[in-house]
Amino acid sequence: MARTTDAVKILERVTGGDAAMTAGRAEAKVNFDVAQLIYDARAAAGLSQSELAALIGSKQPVIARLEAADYEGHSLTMLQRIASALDLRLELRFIPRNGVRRRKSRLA
Amino acid sequence: MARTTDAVKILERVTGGDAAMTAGRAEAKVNFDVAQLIYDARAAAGLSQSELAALIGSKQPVIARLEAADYEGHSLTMLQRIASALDLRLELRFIPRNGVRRRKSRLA
DNA sequence: CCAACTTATCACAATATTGTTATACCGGCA
DNA sequence: TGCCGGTATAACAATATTGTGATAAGTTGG
Repeated sequence: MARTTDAVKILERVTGGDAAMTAGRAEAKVNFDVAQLIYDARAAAGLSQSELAALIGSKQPVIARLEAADYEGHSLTMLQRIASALDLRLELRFIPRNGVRRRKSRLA
Repeated sequence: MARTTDAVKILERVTGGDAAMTAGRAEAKVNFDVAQLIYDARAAAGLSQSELAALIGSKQPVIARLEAADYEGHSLTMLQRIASALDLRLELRFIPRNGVRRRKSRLA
């Protein structure tokens, strides 16, 4: 058998055994969030899609695509271009998933 | 003259007139941060580049590229793949830049 | 020294994202 | 109605990112 590149085994070792199923869903949600993130930033700046496009050296249809909730092609470079144009800073973080309770959670 | 797609004028209107210069630098720093973000996450999970690559269905050289501080090709899809594999959640935010003080900042 | 493991780098094919133009749809307004 | 601004969609070219295999260098342990 493969020595260290057996994905299933590694997954179990790292996550406890059920991370594989969460993969697909998370991506869909992030795409949706990103679309809204862009829309909100543009709206807050009071810009039209054409204006924002001009700011980042692009065209209006590109912004329309980015703001479509089902668009899956988001890239970091595009997000950075938008952030820079709007004088914002793009912040990225990996945060623990729910379900990995640390210590006791005092529910009641 | 162009009606609404004059980038310079829009920039001045949105940012106050000096955002164009901050664009390039911010991107370089974000790339560096992302490289470290990936490295930290992988190290925290106790995985080798080969193991992480296997988890996301890729190969070791790809991870090496992503962790190189001067790599500029980071994509959201890749970050999401890594986050999912490590059972983490990718969080994205646009935050105001320093220098855009709102109201009075009570310094002293 | 040798073997195994990890990481780094190169080159090129394969795929994904962006660029660009054209056009359609909608709502507001004269 | 007709015009205008704003947004959405389509199609294809151009560019960027990933996939893949080969290989080198550094490290650790025998």
